[in-house]
Amino acid sequence: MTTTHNGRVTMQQVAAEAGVSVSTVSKVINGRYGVASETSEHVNAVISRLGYEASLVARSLRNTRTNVIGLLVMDFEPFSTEVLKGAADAIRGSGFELVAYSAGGGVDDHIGWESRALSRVMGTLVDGAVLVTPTVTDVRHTGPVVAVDPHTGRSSLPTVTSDNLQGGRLAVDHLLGLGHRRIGMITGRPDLSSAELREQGYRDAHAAAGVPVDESLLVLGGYDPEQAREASRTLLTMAEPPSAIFAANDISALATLEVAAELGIDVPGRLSVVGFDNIPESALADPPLTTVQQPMRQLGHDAVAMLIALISGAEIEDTHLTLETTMVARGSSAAVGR
Amino acid sequence: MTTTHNGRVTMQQVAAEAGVSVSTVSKVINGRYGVASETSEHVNAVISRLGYEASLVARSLRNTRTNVIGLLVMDFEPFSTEVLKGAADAIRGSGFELVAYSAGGGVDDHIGWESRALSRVMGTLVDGAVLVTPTVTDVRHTGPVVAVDPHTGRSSLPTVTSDNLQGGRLAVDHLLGLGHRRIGMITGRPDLSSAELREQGYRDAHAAAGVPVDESLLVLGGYDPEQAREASRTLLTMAEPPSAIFAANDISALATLEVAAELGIDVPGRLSVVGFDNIPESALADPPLTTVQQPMRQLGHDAVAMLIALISGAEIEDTHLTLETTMVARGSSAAVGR
DNA sequence: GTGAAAGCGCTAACAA
DNA sequence: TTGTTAGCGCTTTCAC
Repeated sequence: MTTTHNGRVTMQQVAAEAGVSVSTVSKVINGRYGVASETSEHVNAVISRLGYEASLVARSLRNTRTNVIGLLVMDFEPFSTEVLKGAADAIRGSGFELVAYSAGGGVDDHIGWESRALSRVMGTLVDGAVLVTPTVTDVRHTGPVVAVDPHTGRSSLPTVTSDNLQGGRLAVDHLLGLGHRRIGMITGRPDLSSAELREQGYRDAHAAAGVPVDESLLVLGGYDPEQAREASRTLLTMAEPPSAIFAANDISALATLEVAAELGIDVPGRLSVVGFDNIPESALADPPLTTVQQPMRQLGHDAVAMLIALISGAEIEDTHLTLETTMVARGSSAAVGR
Repeated sequence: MTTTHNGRVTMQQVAAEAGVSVSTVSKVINGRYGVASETSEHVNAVISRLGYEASLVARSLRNTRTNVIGLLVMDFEPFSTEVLKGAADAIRGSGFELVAYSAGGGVDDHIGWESRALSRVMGTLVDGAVLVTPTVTDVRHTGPVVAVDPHTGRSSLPTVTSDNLQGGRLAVDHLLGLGHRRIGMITGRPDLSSAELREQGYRDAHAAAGVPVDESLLVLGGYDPEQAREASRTLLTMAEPPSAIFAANDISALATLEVAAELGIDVPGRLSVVGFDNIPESALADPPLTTVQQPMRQLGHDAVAMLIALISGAEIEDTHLTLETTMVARGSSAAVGR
C-alpha cells in the first residue's frame, strides 16, 4: 500500500485495498452507472473503513464545477465577518459550500489583492466569488463575481451595496437636528464608492440646511482605526474644534471615542459622535455609539444569492442592488451645548 | 494560444506568450536559479501584462507545503466568526494565508463533519487546521490540528478552550447572589466539553450555596436557537417557573429573552437571564444581556499560534490551553422579587 | 540556461 | 462491468 507524504488516504489506497482500479472507485463515489452493486458495496465498505474523502483540491483541478463559492476579503474585520454571516445564511441548503479566503493583508497587497486572490481560486477552487470592498472596478473576467461595497466608478461587476448617500445624509441630518453646526467628518477609503457617497451625503445635508461646509473639518480616516485616530486628534485639537464628528464607519467612530476619552472630552456632553455600519461592537462602546445601520448580513446574503443565480446561468434583471440604511440613535450623540 | 475552459490565465499561456517553456516560467515565479536575467525579466513582463497568478489548487496538489491554514467550522455563526477574527489576528504577518471553510451544515452532516472537511482539505489545500466545536474527540491524524471548544472526553488533539467550569459557577453565583433560589438552566450541546462543564458549574454553585438542584429545571438547548426557544417555553410555562435562567450560550439566552417577551414576562423584573459567551450581539439585546465573557478572539488567536508552532515542528509544552472567563453584568439580571 | 517529462489526486473517454 | 489512459495546472528532476 503506497502511502502519501502525509497521512491522507487517497483514492489509490482505497483502490489497492479494495482490489479494484482507481476509476472504479471514482465511479462508485460519483454514483456513475456501470458498477456491479457487489463491487460498489465492497468499495464503499473500504471507503468508510479507511475514512476516505475525496480531496477538494484534486477534484477541483479536474472538474470545471466545484460547487464551492468563495468569499474574498482583504481581512476578517467586523464588517466583512458580518457579510460572511449573511453569505452563510444564503449558502445553507443551496448545495454549495462556502470558502472564505483572506488574501493575507500584506502591506504591498493593499491594491489589487482581489485580482490576485481571484486568480488563485477562481476556475479551480470556486465556481464564483463575492468580493468584499475590492480596490478595483474591474477584474479580468474569470467567472461569476459579485462585489459588495464596491470601488468607485461605474463598475462592470454586479454589485450589492447600501444606500450610502442616504446614510450619510441621515447621519448629518441627525446631528444638524441636534443643533450642531460645526460638524467634522472622518472620511473613508477614497477608492470606495461607499466612502465617496457618505461624504456626499454629508455635503448634501449641509447644503439642504444652508450650513456652509468648512473643508478643514474633513479629514481622511480611510476606514482604518489608526488613521482614524490621527484624524480624530487633528480635529479635536484644532483651534476651533467641531462639536460633532461623523465618522465614515464604526471602526473610525470607535477610534474617535477613544481619542476623545484620552483628551478628556466628554461624549456626548462636549462632543457628539456618529458612526456608520452598526457593527455589533458599536453597542458595546462607552457611550454606546449612535450610528447608521446598514444591513451587512443582508448584503452578504443578497450577494451570494445573486452569485448563485449567475453561476446557474440565470438572467439577472438588475445587477446593482442597493439596500436601505436607517438611523440608530444611542448615547454618543446629544443636543449641542447640552 | 490554448485557452482554458474558463477565463483563467494559466502558466501554459504565459509560456506560449513569452516563447519559453512552462518550466522556465515556473522557475521565474519561484525564483529558482538557472534563469538568464533577461529571460526572467521578459517572463515577468508577460506575467504582469496577462495578470497571471498561480492557481492555489494546482500548486497545492503538487507541493507538500501550501502556507495556508484552514479554519473549519460547521457554520459561520457569532461564536465561530469571533474565533475567526482572532485567527486572522494571529495570521497577520505570519506568512500564512487563512481559509475558512464551512462544511455546509447539511442535516446528516451534523456528526463527523470535521473529519470529512479535514480529509477534503488537509494535506492538499492546507498545512494544518483549526477545528471549531468538533463533534468528535479524535480525527484520523492527517496533519497538525488544533481544536477550539472541543468535544467531551480526553482528546488526543491539542485544544484551546475557556474555563467553562469557572464560567458556569460565575453565572450561577451571580444569580444566587441576587437572591435567586429557583434557577433554570438551558443546557448546551451534550457532546461538547464546554456544555458539560458549564452545567457542572451550575451544580457546583448550587452545592456550594447549599441550594438543592431541581432536575426538572435543566432543559436541553443544544446551543441552538430553536431548541432553546422550546426549552425556554418549557421552563417558563411550568407550574412553578424559575425566577432566573442560566442559558449555556448567548444564542440560547437571546432566545429566552424573546420567549419571555412573547409570554409577557418582564425581564429582569420577573425573570433574570444570564448567558454565556458575550457575543457582540448580546449587548444589543433588550434588555442588554448579562453574560459570562469568554475570550473568543483569543481562543482563535491562540489556536492559530499553536497550530503554526506545530506546523513548524516546534515542541509544544502544553497542548491544552484554558483561558479565563469573566462576569459581565448588564440589564437582564436583577435581585429576585424586585 | 533551457526544456522535456513525470507525477501530485482525481475524473472521464474509451478499450477491453 | 472493469481497467487503461490522458490530462486538469503546476513543480521538479534530469537531459540537453
